Amino acid sequence: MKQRREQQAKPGPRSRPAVTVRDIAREAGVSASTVSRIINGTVKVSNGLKASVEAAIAKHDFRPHAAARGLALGRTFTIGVLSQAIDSPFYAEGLRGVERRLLAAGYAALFMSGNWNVADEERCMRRFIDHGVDGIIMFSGCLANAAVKDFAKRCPVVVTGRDLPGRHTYSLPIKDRLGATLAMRHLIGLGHRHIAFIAGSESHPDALERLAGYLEALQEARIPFDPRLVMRGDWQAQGGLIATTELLEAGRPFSAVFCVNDQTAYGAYLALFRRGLKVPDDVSVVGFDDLPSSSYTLPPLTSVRQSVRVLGERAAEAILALVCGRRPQVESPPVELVVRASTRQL
Amino acid sequence: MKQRREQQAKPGPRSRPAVTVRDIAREAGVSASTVSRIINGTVKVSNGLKASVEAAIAKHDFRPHAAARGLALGRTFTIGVLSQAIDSPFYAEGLRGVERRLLAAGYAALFMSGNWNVADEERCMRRFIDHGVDGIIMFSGCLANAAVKDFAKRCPVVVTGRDLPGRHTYSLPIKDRLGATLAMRHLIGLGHRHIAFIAGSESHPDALERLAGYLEALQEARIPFDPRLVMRGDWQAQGGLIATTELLEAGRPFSAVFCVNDQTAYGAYLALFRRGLKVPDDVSVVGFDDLPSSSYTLPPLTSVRQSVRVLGERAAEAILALVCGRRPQVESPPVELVVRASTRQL
DNA sequence: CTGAAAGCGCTTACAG
DNA sequence: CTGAAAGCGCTTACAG
Repeated sequence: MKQRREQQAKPGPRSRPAVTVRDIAREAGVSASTVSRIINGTVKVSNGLKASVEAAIAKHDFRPHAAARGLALGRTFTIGVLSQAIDSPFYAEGLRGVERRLLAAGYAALFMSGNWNVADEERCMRRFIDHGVDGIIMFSGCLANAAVKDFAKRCPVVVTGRDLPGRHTYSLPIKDRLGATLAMRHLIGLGHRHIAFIAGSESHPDALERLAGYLEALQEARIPFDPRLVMRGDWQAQGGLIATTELLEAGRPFSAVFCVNDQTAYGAYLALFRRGLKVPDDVSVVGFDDLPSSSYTLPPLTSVRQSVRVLGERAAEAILALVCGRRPQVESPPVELVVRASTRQL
Repeated sequence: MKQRREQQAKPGPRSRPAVTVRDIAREAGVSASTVSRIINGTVKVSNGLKASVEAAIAKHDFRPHAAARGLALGRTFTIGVLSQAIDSPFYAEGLRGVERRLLAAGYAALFMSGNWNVADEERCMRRFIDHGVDGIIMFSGCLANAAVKDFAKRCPVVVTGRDLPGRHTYSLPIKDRLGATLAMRHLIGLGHRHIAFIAGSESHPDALERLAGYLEALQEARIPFDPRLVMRGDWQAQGGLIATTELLEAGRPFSAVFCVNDQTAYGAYLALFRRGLKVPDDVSVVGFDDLPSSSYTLPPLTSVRQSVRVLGERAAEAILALVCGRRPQVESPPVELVVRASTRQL
C-alpha cells in the first residue's frame, strides 16, 4: 500500500466544483430525490416537474457524479478486461468485441495486459478489484484456476480458453485441439506428409492443446511423428521467423508448416521468403486465429478461424449476465478452416 | 438519460457485503480515521497501531471501496483513452504505451473507440465524463477543437495530432507533413516521378497533413501534381486494396505509391500482387507509421516512423501532469524514415 | 499521534 | 407523486 501511494501521482488541486443534484433541485424547485428519480427513471414523476428538472439539467449540462453514484448504487458500470497484450492483434480483436457489447449496455471497459506471466496477471486482477469493477473478463491467461476462483469471490469473472465451473464464474473454452486437427487434415488431404509445426510458448494451455491436435491428426493419418519437425515459437512473428529459419537450416525435408497462430505464420513467411522459397509452390503454410490481416498477406493465409471478436462479444454478454445475477447462456463461437492461397495440393 | 437507462443491464442483486474500514478499525481497536491514515500513509501513525491494523488488513485482504474513495477524494485514478478503433494495430501500439505509463502511476485506463466519426467520439467523451475519469487522452480524432476545449472544462484532456493550447489541455502534434515529405523525398531521390498517393478518410486532420506533405514534396521537386494519381482510402487495408485496384484500372502510369499509413500499404500490396506486379521491382511502396508487422510483410515495408508507442507514453505522462495541476513538459517523438525492401532505384 | 464528526454527491426506503 | 432523512464507505480538517 505504501508503495502504491508513492507511485501515485500527487493529488494536486482537485477541481470540478461542478453542479450537483442539489443545485438542479434548487433551480427546478424540487427535492434532490425527485431529480434523482427523473434521471434514473426509477419512479413516475409528474410531467410539470419533469419538464423543469430536465430544463435545469440541460441548462447546466449536468452529469451525476460517477463515484457518488457508484457508492450509493454499489456498482460502477465498469468491467475489467485482462488480455495478454493490448497491442497483440489477436487480443485487440477480442477487445473490440467486448467493447461493442459492453458499451451497448452502458458499461465501460478497463483494460490491462498480463504480458503472459502470472505476476502481471495477478497484479492486474488486484487493480481491477481496487478500481471497483463490477466484473472481470479474462482472455485466457496463465493464472491458476484456484487463483481465478479466489478473485471470483470478490467479483464475477468470465474466462476464455478454460473450463472453469463455479457460481461466480463462467468459462468460454477455445476449441484449440479441434482447430488444429482441422488444419492438419486439410494439409494431409492435400497430400502432405512431412508437416512441420511451429509451436507456441511452452506452458500455455492453448499452445499445448494445439500441439495435441497436431499429434492427433498425424496419428489419425498414420503418419509417423518426427520431433525434429516441431519447433518452439513465442506466439509472435519473431518466434516464427527464428523457428522456421532453424527448421530450414536443420535440413529436414518438409512440404508444409502448420503454425500455432497467424503471427507465427507471418514470421514463417518471412523466413521462407528470405530463402527464396515460395508459398505455396514450395511449401504450404497454415495459421490459426484468422486475424484480419491474414487476408492481406502475400499470399493470403489459410487459417483456422474461431472468431476472437465474437468470443469477446460473448464474454461480454456473459459477464453482463453474471453481474446481474443471471446465469450466462452463451457458447464459444464455432471453429472452421478458412482456406486461402497459402496451401496447395502436393 | 431515459434511453441510457433502458440500455443498461438491470441492477440485479448487489453483492459485496465485504469488509469496510470500520470492520478493520474495530478489529484492530482503533478508529476508522487511523485505518485510513495507515492505508494512505497520510500521517505518521505509531508503530504498534500500525502493526495491528496491517495485520487486520492482511487477514481480511481488505481493499478500500473504490467508489467511496473516489467520492471522498474527488478523483478516481482512472483515465479515459479515446482511440479510433481498439483493434487497429496503430492505436493498439499507442494504447500499449499509455497503459505502461499509467499503470506505473497507479492509474487505470478506460478505453473506447471513436470509429472515425464525430458522433461516436462525442459519445465516448461523454461516457468518460459519466464514468468520472480524472483525465482524457484523445488519439487524434475528428472532434472539433472547440468541442475538445469544452470537454476540457470538465476534465483535462491531452490530444495527439493537433496543436491545441489551453489551460486544461495539452497537445502532442504528430509530424504528419514532415513525415510525408520524408517518404516522398526518398522516392523522388530514387528517381521516381510518377508517384501515386493513397489518402486517408476525407476530413481527418492527419490525412490532410499527410496529403499536404505529398504535395509539398512534389512541388519542391518541381514535379507536376497529377490529381489522377491520388486515390482516397480509409486508413485500412481494405481501402488500400480498393484504391490501388482502381488506380491500376485507371491505367495512369506510376512507378511508386506512397500510402497514408501502413495498413493502406498492405492493401496496396495485395492489389499489386493480384495484378502480378512485384514490389519493388515493378512498383515501389512506402507506408507511414511503421507498425511492428511492417517488418514482416513481403517484402518488408519502407515506412515513416514516429513511434506511436512512445507517443502513447508521452500522452500518459502529460495527462498525469495535468491531473496533478502541473504543466506537462513532453514532446512528440521524432519522425524518421525506415528504409526496408519495398522501394528501389528506378 | 489519535478520535469524533462532518462531508463527498447520489439513491432509496419511509412517510405522507 | 414528492420530500426529508439516512446511508453508501471513505477521508480529512478540527480538536485534543
